[in-house]
Amino acid sequence: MDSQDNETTYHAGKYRTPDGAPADIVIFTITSTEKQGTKKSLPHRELQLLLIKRKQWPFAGQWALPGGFSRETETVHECARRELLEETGVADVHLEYFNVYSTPKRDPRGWIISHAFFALVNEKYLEKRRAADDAAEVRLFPVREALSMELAFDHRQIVQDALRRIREKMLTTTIAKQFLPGQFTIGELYQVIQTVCPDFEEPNFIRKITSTQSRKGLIEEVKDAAGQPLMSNKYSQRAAQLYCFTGLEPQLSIYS
Amino acid sequence: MDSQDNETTYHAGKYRTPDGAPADIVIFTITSTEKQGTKKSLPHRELQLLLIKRKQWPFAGQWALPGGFSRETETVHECARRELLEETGVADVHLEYFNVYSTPKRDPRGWIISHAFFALVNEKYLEKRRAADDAAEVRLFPVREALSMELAFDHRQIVQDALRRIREKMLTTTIAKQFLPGQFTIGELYQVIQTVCPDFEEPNFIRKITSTQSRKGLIEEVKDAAGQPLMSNKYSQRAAQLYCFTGLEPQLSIYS
DNA sequence: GCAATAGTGTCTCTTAGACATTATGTG
DNA sequence: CACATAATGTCTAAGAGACACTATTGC
Repeated sequence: MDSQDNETTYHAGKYRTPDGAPADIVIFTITSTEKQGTKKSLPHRELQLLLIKRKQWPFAGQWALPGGFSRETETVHECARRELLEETGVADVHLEYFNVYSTPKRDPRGWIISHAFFALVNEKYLEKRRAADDAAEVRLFPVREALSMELAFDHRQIVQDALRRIREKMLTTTIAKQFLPGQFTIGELYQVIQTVCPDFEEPNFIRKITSTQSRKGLIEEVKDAAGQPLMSNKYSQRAAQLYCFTGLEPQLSIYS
Repeated sequence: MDSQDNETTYHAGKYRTPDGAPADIVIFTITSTEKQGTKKSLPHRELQLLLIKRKQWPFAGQWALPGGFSRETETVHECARRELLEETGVADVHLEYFNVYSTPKRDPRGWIISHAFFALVNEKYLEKRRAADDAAEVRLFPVREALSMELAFDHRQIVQDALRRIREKMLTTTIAKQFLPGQFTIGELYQVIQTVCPDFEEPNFIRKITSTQSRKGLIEEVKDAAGQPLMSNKYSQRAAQLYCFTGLEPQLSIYS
């Protein structure tokens, strides 16, 4: 041990250093399209993700995740937030880090370690952007379609990992609220969960979520100023009770 | 868009690049020490983590997480695996990535983005190493004590985040097995969970884990060659049934 | 026979899960 | 009055949660 080591004897340049630390963002949204027919009905929902067509080498012309290099003056999280704002024009959305990708030679430009985030964006924020699309260089793709495409870099793997992660979080946290309006019907909530997790099925869903003691408090009925239950008949003839999330985040356990 | 961009016109050196991408590892273990007294009893267990005393600038003389810079020829995960082997001499342990730390100026040596892992090491693997300690430059600290110390860099924050993460995973996955022998008693399992999650309490633990249908299959009774239940009286006069994990990883949901 | 852990009996109230049924109101 | 969604009724079997109780055996 050389206790005389200090700032003046430290040589930072001894080793090879990375050529960049970008943030890449898997931006998810759920689109809803009205079903054909005159009767009121729930819309068709689909999980989509936003891709951009690369303009430069490498992978020019191929679809890729939005992202960009982080700077010395910001965290990678701030970088992702900045890129998200540039790509979608939205600031206040759920943005979460989930993994690092550092396989050697994953990027032909050099030693580039990518930090992957996912964002959950309500479709209402993306509507303005849609109109401003510059010749389809930015587009939403249904998740299944995106996974069947040949994406730039290792972005297919990143998308797959992100999808696995949000499927897990959809069932264990309240991220469903990111895809819903502040007030929603049980039917909408159920549909959003199923859109992300196709295997989810719960015949007595409404009872579990509203009257089971262990889950009580997760969502609550919305009432108007007079204390009367607020209803909506947007999707059905019979009006449905509106609910909102309470902010409670349940702790799960396999042992109890 | 300049479609003529290609490898020959790409200039990697235009921007400032990071000065390093290390992996830091929060190595957890649970020590068990025999209680005083002649009667057979469960040991006292304590969650500990391994720290090293820094020899060089910066933070020379202060305790820090083990770790080291990753190389261009390896992933950060491989780097962490390598460092773990160097520090503890063990290879086959649970090692998991959990976060990135990139706050500007977090490291006085420059722009250094750290990748944080946690490792769960059974104390039996650390026993050899303990003897080989070179003048207490490597030591186990009880988690509470480590969190009250002034650690190098932002390592206190990293430890806190790691602790929160393993507490969550202790209750939602079967990582408890990392701290247990292949065959264990219900009492041991219960104690390991409580050592990591002090708030965990489950009066009817044995019944839930062995006879509740929804949890059946998580662990199973160990039987000998003749099909007789294998028991252990290591901790008690009355022999206890030995169990092992089955490999099943339950999927939890707040909606069902 | 005490200490320390292992494990069972028993009781009440709640929940799970399955299915059938009723409610609503517009086209 | 058909349709699509919303919500309730009803039943059985299973589980939660509490607490008292028995079991084992080295010391």
